[in-house]
Amino acid sequence: MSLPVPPWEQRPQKRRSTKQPLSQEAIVAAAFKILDAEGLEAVTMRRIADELDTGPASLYAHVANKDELYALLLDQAAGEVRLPAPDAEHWQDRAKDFLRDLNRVLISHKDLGRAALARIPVSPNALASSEALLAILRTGGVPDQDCAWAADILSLYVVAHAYENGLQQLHGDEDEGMAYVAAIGEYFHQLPSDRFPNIVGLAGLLTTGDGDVRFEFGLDLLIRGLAARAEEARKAHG
Amino acid sequence: MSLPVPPWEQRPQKRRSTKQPLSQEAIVAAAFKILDAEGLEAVTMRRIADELDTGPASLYAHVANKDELYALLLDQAAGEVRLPAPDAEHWQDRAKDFLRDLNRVLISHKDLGRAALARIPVSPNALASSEALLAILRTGGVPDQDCAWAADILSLYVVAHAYENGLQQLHGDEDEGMAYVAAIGEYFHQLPSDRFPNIVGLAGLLTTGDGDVRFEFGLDLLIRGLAARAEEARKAHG
DNA sequence: ACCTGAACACCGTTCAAGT
DNA sequence: ACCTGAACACCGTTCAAGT
Repeated sequence: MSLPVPPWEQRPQKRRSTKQPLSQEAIVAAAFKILDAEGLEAVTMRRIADELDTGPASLYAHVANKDELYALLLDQAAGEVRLPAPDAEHWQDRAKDFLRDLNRVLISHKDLGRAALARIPVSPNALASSEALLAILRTGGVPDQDCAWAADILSLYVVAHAYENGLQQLHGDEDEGMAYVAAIGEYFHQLPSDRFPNIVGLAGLLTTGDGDVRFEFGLDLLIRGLAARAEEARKAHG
Repeated sequence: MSLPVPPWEQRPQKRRSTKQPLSQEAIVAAAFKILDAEGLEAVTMRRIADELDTGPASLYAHVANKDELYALLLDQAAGEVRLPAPDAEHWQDRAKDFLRDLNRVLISHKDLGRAALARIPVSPNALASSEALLAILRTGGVPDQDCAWAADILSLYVVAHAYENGLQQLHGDEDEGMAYVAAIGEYFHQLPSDRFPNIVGLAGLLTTGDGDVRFEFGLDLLIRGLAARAEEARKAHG
């Protein structure tokens, strides 16, 4: 009988021995693990390959390229979003609830929002999201062309906001973020007030409000605008 | 007297002989040349160095890093934006004119909008832009906190839209772009109408409108919302 | 002070070769 | 069909050495 090898002499365990077979699901799962821990920038083909104990070339049997991988991440995230049922009476609340949840899901995956920018959402779960939003707006009596354009604009707003906010959440704990915002406020306050009277005058207000408060503000503007247009159209021809 | 060297035998002219001394201005100019021709992705330290007949390391004497270079590009672009004077009576038009011009300038530099995302505008020309927008809103009677948040949200909208639109303008002439949009429309139209009734039903309207029309739609929503809030505040404690 | 070549530590993607 | 190693053509940035 030989004694067991003491821990400090054990070779670093090669996951290779218990390695799962490569698959698109495994690749996407590894990508999410990296994304949620370090942000989108760290999600590279080579890092994913590392995570799966293989070489980068091996991934290309299951994913066409990095862009398709990002599309897969987005589709999975889109699947996490709750889709409220349409309600003619409360269409504004339903639309807001949907967009709030989209924002929540995106931010929960750090700066994944960046991957949603400049991409037309044609994946299954993204289509289901668009369908749900269009249904809510249309049931509420928003004119058809407004529904179509609003679905685009509203999503653009949420995605852009989630990107900016997810980044912020990324490279700083709450304390660091607060300190940075405070520093910006200081900077605004100390600018020459003859050249920048409004920035100086509003320095405090420019830096108040966390991401959620600001998100709600923009959402309020957009939905109010949409409601006003819908009301106008209703009056114009019954 | 010897005959001149025929053109086909001339060595490719080395710009090195007539090379300008390196400077931040020269670097930014070279960067804009590449940006306007090929988009932001092509604006790398190494490409700029190539353009200036030097090595990438030489740039670091004049620019801290790539992020600072992008900030310089944005500041110069911000300097191209026309800043309307405030006008209490027509604040909505003045705000729209400013944001339209910001959009125009960004798109004229391809997908430069991407560089504006996730960056707090603290450069001189960016501050002047913010100041102008705040002045317009405040003079119009928009409540202070709304002015502060709106300046942020409105810029976010323009920048995000310019990014998406500038990209589209990048990798396709007008014809290609039209064909792509038409293909998307086809795709929407051919989806199963039991699962996606609204996408199918609105397929035509989802793909109508060029970038400018869609930009105006979003702008209308935001400014209407802002005006409605301002009116509410006025009534509340006029 | 400015510029340079070389190096470091990364990228995405392809391709011939293996199983 | 899937996986691999090696290579190709790139990145941003640093650093010691030159002028």
